[in-house]
Amino acid sequence: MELRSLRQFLAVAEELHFGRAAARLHMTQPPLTQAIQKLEADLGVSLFERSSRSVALSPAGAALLPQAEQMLAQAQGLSALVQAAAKGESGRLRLGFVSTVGYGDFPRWLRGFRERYPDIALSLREATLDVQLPDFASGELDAGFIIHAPGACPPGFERLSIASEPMVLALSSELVLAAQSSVSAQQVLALPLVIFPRAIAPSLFDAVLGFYQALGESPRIEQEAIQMQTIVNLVSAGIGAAWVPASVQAFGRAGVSYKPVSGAPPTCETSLIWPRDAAPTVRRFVDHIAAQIAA
Amino acid sequence: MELRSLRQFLAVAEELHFGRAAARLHMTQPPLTQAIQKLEADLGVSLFERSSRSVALSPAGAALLPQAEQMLAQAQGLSALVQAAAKGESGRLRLGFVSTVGYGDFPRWLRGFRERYPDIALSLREATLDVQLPDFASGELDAGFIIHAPGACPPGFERLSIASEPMVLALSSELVLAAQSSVSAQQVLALPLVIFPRAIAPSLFDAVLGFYQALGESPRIEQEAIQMQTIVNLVSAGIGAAWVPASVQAFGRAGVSYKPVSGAPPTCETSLIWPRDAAPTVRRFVDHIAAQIAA
DNA sequence: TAAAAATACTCCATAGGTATTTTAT
DNA sequence: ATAAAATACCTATGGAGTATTTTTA
Repeated sequence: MELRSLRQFLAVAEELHFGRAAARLHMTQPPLTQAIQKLEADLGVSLFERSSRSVALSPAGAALLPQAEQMLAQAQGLSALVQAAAKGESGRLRLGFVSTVGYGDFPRWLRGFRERYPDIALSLREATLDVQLPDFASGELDAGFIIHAPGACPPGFERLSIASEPMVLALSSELVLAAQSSVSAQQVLALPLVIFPRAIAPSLFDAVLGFYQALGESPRIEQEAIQMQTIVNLVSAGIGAAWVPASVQAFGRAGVSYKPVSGAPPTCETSLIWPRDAAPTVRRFVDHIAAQIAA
Repeated sequence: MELRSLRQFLAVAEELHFGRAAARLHMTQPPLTQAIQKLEADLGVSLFERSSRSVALSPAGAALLPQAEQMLAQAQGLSALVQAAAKGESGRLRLGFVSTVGYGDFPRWLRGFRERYPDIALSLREATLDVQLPDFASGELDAGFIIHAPGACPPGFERLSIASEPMVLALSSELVLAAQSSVSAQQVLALPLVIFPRAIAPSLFDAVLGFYQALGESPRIEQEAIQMQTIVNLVSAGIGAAWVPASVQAFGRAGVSYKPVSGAPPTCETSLIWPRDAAPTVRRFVDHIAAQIAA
C-alpha cells in the first residue's frame, strides 16, 4: 500500500474517467488502468464498476474514498507539521520553577507565551534546583527557573538572568528591630536564622554564609526549611530571622517585617536555565522571556 | 511523500539504529540511510540527530512519529475495511417503507439487522411507492417495502414477498352492518368509499376496482386519502367505508369495525423491492429479511 | 580501534510511456 | 462508428544492493 495508489484512486474516483484522471496525474491512461488493477488486487476488492462507456464507484470504492481523502490530506500536512516542530513552534515544554518566581511577572509571561505558541504544550513543575537537576539529566525537564548566587550557572547549562537583587532580612514584627527602617550588619549577627539547607541551594547558601564570614562570624542556624512560604511562616512564628530575596516583600505576611541590611548584604539572582543542547521549543521560550524582560 | 518512507522512518525511530532498522525492513543499511536523507529533504527538516555512535529523534522526528504510526495503522486497516464494504457488511442502507409495514414484524427485523451488521448505517423514510420510485431512480433509496396488487413488480426491480392477505372492509361502528360478523359483496356495493388515489398505488387501486367490475358495478368514491391512518380516521368519522389490508385490523381504532367480505374480496401483497443492480448491503438486507420470514 | 553512519557505484524492478486491441453504446 | 478501457510491450527512473570511506566514542 502506497500513497501513490491512493492518489491515483482518488483522481479516478473524482473524475470517474480514466483518461481525465490520468491527465490530472500527469500520466497516460494505460499505466493508470494497470495501477488501479494492482491496487484492487492488493486490497482484494474491485473499486470501480467499469464499462467502456462509464466508470462508477463500487461499494468498496465508496468506502475507500473518504479514507483516501483523509490520509492524503494528512500526508499533505506532514511537512508543515514537522517544520513547525523543527522551528520550535509546536511540541511540548516542561518547565521547572522555584516557588518564589511564581509571584512575579512569571505567570504573565507564561500566558503571553501560551498565546503566541498555542501548539506548544506547557507543563509546569515547582521544584528547587536540586530536584530540577536530576530531571534535566533524565530528560524530564526542558528549562527551569532557579534562584542562585550571582553569576553561578550549573555546568552544561545556559542561563538567562531574570533579576538580580539584594537579600533582605525577614523578621518577626514583634522584635524591637522591626521598628527600625533598616538593620545594621552587627544587629544581624545576633539573630538566629531560618535558612534552606545547604544541600538544596549550595551557591545561595554560601552567599549568605559569606556575609557572616566577611565579618569574621558564623550564622546561628536555628532551623532549616525548604519552601519560601514555610520559611516566612517560621519567621512569623518567631523561630528566627531569614534572608530572603527582596522581591519576596511583595507578597508580605502578617507578623513579618522585611528590613534592608546596611553594609554589603548577600545578593541573589533569578535565572532561567536550560541544557546547552536544548530543543528549539526551549529556544523559543528563552527568546520570548528575554523579549519580555527587555520590554 | 510515500508510506514506504514512513515505514522506514518508523523502523529507525523505534530501533534508533540504522543497521537494525534496515534488518527489520529486510534491506541493507546504506539505502535506508539514503531513504531517510531523502525524506528529510522532502520534509525540509532533520528527523534524527545522529552521530556514528548514536541516533536520537529530533523535535521534528518526535512530531512525525505519532502521525506516521497513525497513518500506517490506517493503511493497514484499509484492506479489511474495503473488503467488509465489498461483502456488504459495512456501508449504508436507505430504506423506504409504507406506513402499514411499520406495525408488523418490520421493527423487530430491523433491530435484528442492526445487531448483526452494526457497520451498516440504516436510514429510514416512510414513503408510498409513487414517492419511492423517483428516489430509486435518483439513487437516493436502496430498498423499499411496499403494498401492491398480488404478483406485481415494478420493472427493473427484484421483489421478496413478505405477506399476502385479503383486504377487509373498514366501516364505522355506528352502521348497522357493523353488527354483522361479515359483509356480503352486495352490501359493499352500497357503501361510499374512502380510498387512496389511483396515482399513488395504481395496481392496488385496480385490484379494488376489479372487485366492483366483477359484479358489473363501479365503486362510489366519496373521498380520497393517502395515509392509512387518515383513511381509518375518515372511516371513523363516518365519511365512508374503506378497503384495507387484513393486517391493519391489528392496530384497531375506536369507532371503526373491520369486516371480512364474502365472495372474492381484493387481495394485496406486502413486498420488499430493490433495484436489480443493487449493492451488496442490499443483498445482505434481503437475505436477512428472507431468513426472518422463513423462521 | 571498532562500531556505525555516510558515500560511491552498480543493478534491476517497476512506474510510466507508446502502440494497439477490445468492448459497449 | 466511436469513445474509452484493456492489453502488450518497451523504456528509464529510482529504490535497493555491494564495496568502501568517514567519523567519533
